[in-house]
Amino acid sequence: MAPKTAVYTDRLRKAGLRPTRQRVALAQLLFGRGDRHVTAEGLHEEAAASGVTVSLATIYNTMHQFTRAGLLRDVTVDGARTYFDTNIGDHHHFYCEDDGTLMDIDGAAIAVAGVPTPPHGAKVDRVDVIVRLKRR
Amino acid sequence: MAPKTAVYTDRLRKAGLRPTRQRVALAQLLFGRGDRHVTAEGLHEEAAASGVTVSLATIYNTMHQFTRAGLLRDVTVDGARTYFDTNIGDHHHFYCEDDGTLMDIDGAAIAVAGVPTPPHGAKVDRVDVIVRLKRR
DNA sequence: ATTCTTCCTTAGAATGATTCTAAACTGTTG
DNA sequence: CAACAGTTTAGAATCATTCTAAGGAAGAAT
Repeated sequence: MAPKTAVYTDRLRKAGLRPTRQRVALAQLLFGRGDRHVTAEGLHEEAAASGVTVSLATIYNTMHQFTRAGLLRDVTVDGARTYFDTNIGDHHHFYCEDDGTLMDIDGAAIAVAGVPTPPHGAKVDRVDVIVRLKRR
Repeated sequence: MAPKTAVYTDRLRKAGLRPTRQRVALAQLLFGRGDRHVTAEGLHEEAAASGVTVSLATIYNTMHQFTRAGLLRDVTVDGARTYFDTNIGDHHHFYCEDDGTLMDIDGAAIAVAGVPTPPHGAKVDRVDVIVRLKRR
């Protein structure tokens, strides 16, 4: 059966991104199997494992472009590495400091009340809630 | 008038840290003037400006020790650099992505409801709310 | 199809924050 | 004040990420 690259080719075009071999392959890896949290290095290894040749520089370029295009979201919890999240819906995160695990928390579950008015000239871009976990 | 280094010497001792010349000087810089958000590089420059000789390695060591001792708190919002916050009370942050500015939001102002039960074996260490701002 | 133009990819160097190393130093205790 | 454990430090080392310059590929025009 044919690989459904058409789906991704399409999604990329709609996002204003030229559907190159690399981008389609990465889109397939990223979006082909549900919500995921991925690092650049991680995706690079995955690509290699599935026989796709992509340089690390391209991984970074692509992830940022996807993020800018709204296909991906970056999650900053650690400082050391940047995580990218394929779940672009309203949600928050559990972060386990001990092993670096990230888990989604549905946006509907958590309510944040009382966010003050931002300083004038600025508007709220988004509100991130990070629930930091420790081993008991 | 005499510099009140005794206050800091004391605070360090109580935290189980030997009050060395460098630590006292840094504590003075950090805690001497209200709540602040500082980077390692920033504190290093400040120290140099006020005539204190401290290596960058010591700045990092000290900030981490202070953090472990509960005198300081680290704030991860950016990925590129780590901010340290002298406000260790219950609070959250505004973060302006355009210029890297951090501002405190009093903990009493914001209410977070509905945090799910953590996966078993883990407990909630703390909940961070980051309100990301963009220029309007 | 071929050409042209523009956008992409890439290897490798460069950057920048942070950490490590090993040696010299200093606070504390006896 | 001697001795030890804890500290500081310069400089090298690491690591994720970005930059650079050059060759390659997609889309439009011919």
